[in-house]
Amino acid sequence: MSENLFGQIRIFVLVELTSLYPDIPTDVLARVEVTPTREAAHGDMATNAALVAAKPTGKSPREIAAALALALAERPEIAKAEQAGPGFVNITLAPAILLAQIPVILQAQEQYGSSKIGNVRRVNVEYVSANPTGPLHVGHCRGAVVGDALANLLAKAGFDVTKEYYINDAGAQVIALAWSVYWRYLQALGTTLKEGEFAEAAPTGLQYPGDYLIPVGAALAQDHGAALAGPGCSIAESALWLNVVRDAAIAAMMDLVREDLAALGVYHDIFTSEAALVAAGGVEHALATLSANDLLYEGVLEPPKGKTPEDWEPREQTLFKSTAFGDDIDRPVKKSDGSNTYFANDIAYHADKLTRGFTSLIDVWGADHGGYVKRMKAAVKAMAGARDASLDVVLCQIVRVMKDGVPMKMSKRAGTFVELRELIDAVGADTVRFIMLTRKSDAQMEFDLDAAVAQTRENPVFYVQYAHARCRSVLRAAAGLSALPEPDDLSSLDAAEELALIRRLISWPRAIEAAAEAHEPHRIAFFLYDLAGDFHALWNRGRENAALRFLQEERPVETAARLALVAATATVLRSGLAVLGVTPAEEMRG
RNA sequence: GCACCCGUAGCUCAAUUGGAUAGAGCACCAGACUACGAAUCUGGGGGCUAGGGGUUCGAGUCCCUUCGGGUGCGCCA
Repeated sequence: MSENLFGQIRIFVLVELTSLYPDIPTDVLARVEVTPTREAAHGDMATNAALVAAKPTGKSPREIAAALALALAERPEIAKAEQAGPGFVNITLAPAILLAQIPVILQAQEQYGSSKIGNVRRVNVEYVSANPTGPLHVGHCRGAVVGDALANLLAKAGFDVTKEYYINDAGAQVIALAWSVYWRYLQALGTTLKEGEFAEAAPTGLQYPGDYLIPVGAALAQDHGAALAGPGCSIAESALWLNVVRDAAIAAMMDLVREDLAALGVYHDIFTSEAALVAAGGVEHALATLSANDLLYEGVLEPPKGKTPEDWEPREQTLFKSTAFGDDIDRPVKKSDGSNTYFANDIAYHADKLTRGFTSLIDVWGADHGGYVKRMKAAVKAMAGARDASLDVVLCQIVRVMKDGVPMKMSKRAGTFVELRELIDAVGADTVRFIMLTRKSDAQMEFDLDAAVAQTRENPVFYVQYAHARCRSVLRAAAGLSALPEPDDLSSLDAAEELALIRRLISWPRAIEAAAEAHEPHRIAFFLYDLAGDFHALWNRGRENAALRFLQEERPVETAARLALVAATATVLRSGLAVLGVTPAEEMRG
């Protein structure tokens, strides 16, 4: 039997269906599904085959379902098949088929659930990509976790995944950063300038006043002495120092970012520099490609209706014909002074990813960039040309951190923002990661600090960790029993709770595939929560009745079977936690 | 004005990509404990899925529309 039982049974369904009705078109057959049932009373699996086949065959769904059920029931792997509802066929597997999956899981270990649907297709997942102007703050956290888990998920589904970080080190913000670092440098030298005077004199002002730049300025003073300063520690011509200070600042900030990501367990395969891309002529190359395809023109944009900026005046700019690829208006690639827009750089960057051989691009962005999705997709289509390549953007809505029932204020001004590091230190990386994945990414969420540290069921991390710890506890205790037989005979596993747990376990490969196709890693968190619930329910049988506990010294065959189920549960829990990047707990003690 | 996201139990959120009687947790009510086999469990109440129309065997899910919330809309990245 295949590792994925649903796929196997689906083949049976298709064979019997086409045998009964040979003329069903293949596009209809493609819509035939075999899915887990919501209720145990509906058996192990259900198929919609009769419903989708009704129209092409001209028969009623119930009639087809009845015939299909009859045919399927002949299969030795299927214990029962019956027509139900409007035309479903509910399938109950032969117990041996269900139980046979337990050794499959134990053999595969954490590889269980790994899929080949990705077909080694090269996927690039770009996430975080925060401006290198300071430590990560909580606003970056969700994207970091979602992107990382999504990349893990796709890898498990058989894609060839690269995790990428785009360093925005070419724009005005890093110039402002350089000026802010320069202030710390002058301070380290003992300048008599007041902060207000410096902010007045700097063309960018003092945009990043946080303390975290002090050591960067000090290091520059250490390395360069007063060579970057004017007479008497005054502000020197920027030509003298700006590049040096900017490069040092970016390097220092990226070190900070990497430390923060490491604390969260996030590791990128590659960091790509915007500045390097620009310096290599990537933008000119990309624009030339667009121009060669007649996708650029000089034009004047209309002001947004109902909200015309006060200083609006019509200006001619170079525009990309993104409307040819589904965008609402054409988008500028050059500012009116002729310099490139950020969008132009981003086009070049995505083209670069395509050039590097990725056919599937995924960007994880904050929701405030939602208005940017259409144009970027349009640009990727345009740059891909005849190549089969696509971009999907996963938007992450904002997270409100709640404390004592009220949202915590977060402000980047004056360096008072809540840093990611503080959140990790407060609740732990595992908890941050898991909770960030308990919501669909495009829905706003509240991160309840009180619930996150709670050791109760309302904390989903705890609940799942506890299930794994309980599994491990039983397996440890089993080591103290006298020798048990090999778990060859699993037929004693027939309680409703045991079968429910097994059903959940065998749906793990399917859960991986569905979540990967939808680019929705949060589904894995919910799967694990449900799986933990199934296991806790089984565990609870033993509280009322000691004969139902896992370890029964006098009944070694049953005990061995139960232990196999416990070990399989622990395996799938670990397999899922690995996708989320959460550590499985061996025990829950302090 | 336009685009995108969202609207599900009192609260925070799910719903196997269009499937069967819309589910969990918290809170509330009624029960069970000297703690890693009670950091938990059992039972109960609670819903016109924001409103209206449409598509079809079938809609929380897809289309249209109204209302309400969020994010954006040339020289920030």
